[in-house]
Amino acid sequence: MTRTYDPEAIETKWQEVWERERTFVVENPTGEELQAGKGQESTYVLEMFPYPSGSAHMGHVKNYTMGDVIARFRRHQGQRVLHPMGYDAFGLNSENVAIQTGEHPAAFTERAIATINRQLRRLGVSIDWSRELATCRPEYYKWTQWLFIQFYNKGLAFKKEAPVNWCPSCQTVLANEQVIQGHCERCDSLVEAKKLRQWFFRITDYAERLLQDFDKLESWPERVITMQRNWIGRSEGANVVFTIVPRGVTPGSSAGSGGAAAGGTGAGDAAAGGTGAGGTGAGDAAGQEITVFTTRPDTLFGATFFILAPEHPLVEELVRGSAEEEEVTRYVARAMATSAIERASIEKEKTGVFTGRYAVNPVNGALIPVYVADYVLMEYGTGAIMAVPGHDERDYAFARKYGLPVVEVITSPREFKDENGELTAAYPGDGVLVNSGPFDGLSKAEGIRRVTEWLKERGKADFAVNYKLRDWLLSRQRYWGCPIPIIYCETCGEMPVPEKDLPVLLPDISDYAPKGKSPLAAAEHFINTTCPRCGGPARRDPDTMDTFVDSSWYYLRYASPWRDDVAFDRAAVDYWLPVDQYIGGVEHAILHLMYSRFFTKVLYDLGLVGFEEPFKNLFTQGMIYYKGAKMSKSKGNVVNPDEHVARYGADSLRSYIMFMGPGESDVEWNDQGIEGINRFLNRVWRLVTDAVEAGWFTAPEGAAPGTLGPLPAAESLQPAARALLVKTNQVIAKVTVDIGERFHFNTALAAIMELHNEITSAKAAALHATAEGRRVLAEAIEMLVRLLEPFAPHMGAELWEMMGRERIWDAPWPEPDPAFLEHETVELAVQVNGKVRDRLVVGTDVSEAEVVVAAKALPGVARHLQGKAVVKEIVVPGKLVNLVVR
RNA sequence: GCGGGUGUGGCGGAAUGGCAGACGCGCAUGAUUUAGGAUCAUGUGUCUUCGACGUGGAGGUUCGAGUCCUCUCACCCGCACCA
Repeated sequence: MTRTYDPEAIETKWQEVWERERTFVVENPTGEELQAGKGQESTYVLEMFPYPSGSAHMGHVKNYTMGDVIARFRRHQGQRVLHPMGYDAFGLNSENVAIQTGEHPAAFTERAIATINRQLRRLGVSIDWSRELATCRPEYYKWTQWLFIQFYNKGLAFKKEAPVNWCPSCQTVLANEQVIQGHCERCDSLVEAKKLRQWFFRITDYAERLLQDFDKLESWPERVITMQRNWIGRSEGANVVFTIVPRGVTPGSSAGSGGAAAGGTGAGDAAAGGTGAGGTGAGDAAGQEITVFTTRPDTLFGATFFILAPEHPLVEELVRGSAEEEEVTRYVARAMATSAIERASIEKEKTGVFTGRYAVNPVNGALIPVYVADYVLMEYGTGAIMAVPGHDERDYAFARKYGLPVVEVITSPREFKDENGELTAAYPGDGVLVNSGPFDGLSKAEGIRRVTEWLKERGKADFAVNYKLRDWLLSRQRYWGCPIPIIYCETCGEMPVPEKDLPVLLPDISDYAPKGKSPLAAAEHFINTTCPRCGGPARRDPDTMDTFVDSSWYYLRYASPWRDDVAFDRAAVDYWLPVDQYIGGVEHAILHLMYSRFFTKVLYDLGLVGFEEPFKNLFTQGMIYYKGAKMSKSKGNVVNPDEHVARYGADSLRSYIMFMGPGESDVEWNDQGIEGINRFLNRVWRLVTDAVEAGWFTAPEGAAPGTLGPLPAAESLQPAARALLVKTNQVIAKVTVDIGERFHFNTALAAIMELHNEITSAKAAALHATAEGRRVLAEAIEMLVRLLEPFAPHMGAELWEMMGRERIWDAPWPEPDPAFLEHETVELAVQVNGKVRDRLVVGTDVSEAEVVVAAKALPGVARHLQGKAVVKEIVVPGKLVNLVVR
């Protein structure tokens, strides 16, 4: 009867069973169930959905296996588990492939989806396939558009002209988050700056909550939180108003002593200079107030010059018609032409140019020269800074280069000064204010507060918080994405597409090659439409959405993907969400995860969901390397999962990937490793099939089929049987914690292997010679199969069936029996001065004093006690004894 | 530069402050087999082996440190002129 282990046969057998029985399809609770309080038992396990670029790779296998182990485990624990799957199916990759081959992106995408779907089923991942979705299908993106309109109506989606990141190769704009060190995150091309009118989501409005709500998360990797925190980049400080004096007024001239400038507008208004004329009629921006953001208002007395970013709108006006105009204009033009990456390179020497103009330092009325320099960024703060060379490294470098004064306004350590007391480097640290008039003697922190308050009373400053986070640029000039549901009417203007007209279908076009603007712009039949309000001629928005919009809400759609009247069923969302366990790669630490958090908060504010964080627990998996590098087609070091499934079976591949190392760490693929796991599964197979053949699983007289009858009482067991039961229960306890709490699947499997080894040894010692021994062996083997099943579900199902049982996937998770968690005796290490000198086997009920006496008598110990005095005795119960001698 | 992380046998990796190296791979020896890239058994950190030394390095705390503290080196990741 014993068959050889044939993974292919048993895996397809059980996959068909699961398919036929719809085993993993989970229903939403009915109203009555919710009434009855069944809402407590749900678990939502979600892995980041794949981008269908061809076929699944090892990273996917790891991701989905990890989720599957958890999902199966939670089901065993009696949870109603939502474990869905879908595809992040819009995007540039498919479009680029399509452009090359001429195949429609939809056709390519659907084929890739079919491939991944087949691979995942072949892996035996317990997905509720009835909830499958793809973001490129109209029934999905209809609701992406609907959500966009909700954002639009709230003023959270808006269009503005701004300098944007343009990828010349992808021929589209990119969000800030998609620019990696000045390069396109997708194709690595150097990103260019372009001024364009684009759609944005007002994520900056949520900066503070995105920071605050880290507190609402249960378990997220600290580094992901840190990365987001850094990305949001919150800084506290002040906005301070500087006033431009008329041309010709210089520190030497008698005119304009600063503080006289007409009452400032609210200093907290961070408007970058404004566009209106300064009001002095001269048209030279005289009297114009420019706000700067600074984290160091305490150093204002050390502000010896002022800098505008080259892109600053006021630059042109400041120099118009002046002697400096030509040079400044040339500098600005060159700065704009320089790539962001080059401008940002730290090695690059600071450059800048004097505008010939002066600004008033509001704390002391000093006139300080205004420069234009490209180390000041238009995107951050107000695009203008006060320069404090004494206490800012960059300003120091600039000041030394251009011979500008450096003033110490915070007492600085000797190492920062030469023998004359001159600063030789900027001192950014703590100290006491000096050279700061009435503020001398204050600490840094106090100085920040007092200087700001003093200026605030005079309308020249206010406390302010600044964020590095930019609004999310979401429009893309590409074809394969979700159309933006906006219509422009010649008479009525810009308006959203009425809900009844959704979705705005992505049209079929013949040429979707990017040409610097959206291919849809050329699709007349799509672009030309009629105004929903006046019926007159109107045009559609030609752009499509960033695919991160699609993926920012898919976890909600899974709750009720069949609904064609709403984006999601509120009751179902309330029941399932937030996601209990989210699993994916750390590469999404900022992009996808921050955008999803933002979406959830907006939906919360719109009253559409009842929670503010979508993912309670996040697990970021490590990558699988091969030959020392990340697998990639270009490096030719790809390990194909299909080959290993074909050769060893899905159970072996799954188990090996889980055994390779802790889930969160990067691990190296090893071809021999999977063979080892495969051998282990073969050993389990033989062990169980032999046991079944030997009749150990035959129900005893009078017991129900598929049962084994009660275990003998703990006290009556022979030592070997008892020892095996103790091991079994210890392993149950360990595996439960390792899967359920620690996500340490590698050590769970190691423990399962230990159990197997112990069973084999017991067998070799003829434990099965007695009926009691056979009963205990059967117990241990049964547990072995059940503990292994989340990793190797097909083998689990098959062996379970052989053992005369049904539906292992429904069986409750075993619980350790407290009567068998401890051995009757323990072996203690006996140390003398911390060195192990002998071992001592004692009963667990022996007192510490008795243990010490016995330990001292051990030959290996007594030798080291000769002629010495024991000064201390330490007993760690169950572990060791340490005798300290002198 | 700033922030975070990681360093343990030939390899992947285990170790609530308590016997370092679980488990697996690899390797060695033996058994079995016509044969095997199968299976089984035994062994496998290093050395000068009744002992000593060993978790990147140097200190420290402790009866006891891979684990905690200080300094340091190497590598990896993120951000990077963010005012």
